[in-house]
Amino acid sequence: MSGNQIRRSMPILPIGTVMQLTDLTARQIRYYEEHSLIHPARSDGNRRLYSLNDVDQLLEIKDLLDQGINMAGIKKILILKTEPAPIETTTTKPEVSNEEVRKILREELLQAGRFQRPGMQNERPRFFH
DNA sequence: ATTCTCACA
DNA sequence: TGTGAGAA
Repeated sequence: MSGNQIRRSMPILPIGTVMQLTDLTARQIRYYEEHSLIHPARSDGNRRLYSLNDVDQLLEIKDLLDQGINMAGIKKILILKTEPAPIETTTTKPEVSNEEVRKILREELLQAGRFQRPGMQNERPRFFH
């Protein structure tokens, strides 16, 4: 049950293939990398090589973006994906499932994200007066 | 043919 | 985020 995981994390896809698989432009794919949303491997003459996991990662990013979440939020969400089991605190109290924590955090991010979104690009954030 | 980085009438 | 230039 790990052979596939190994394969899924194997860096083999050139950016061109990833573009077709995700419907994202090379510009966007590289842009997300600049913001540490993905970490494709490099090879040959400095060419990016993506794994199937990276492709899934990008598809999720695209989704989150459509949902109105920004890079910062996506970054946090992605970290939750990477570190599924935060910390089994020493407290043996009736645990609040990680899923519960995630749900809450996800909602928070949705809120934060909705602020600077396309639609009212000209309006400046006038929090006061 | 592809992808990379960098810059922007 | 798009686009084009010059190199690899």
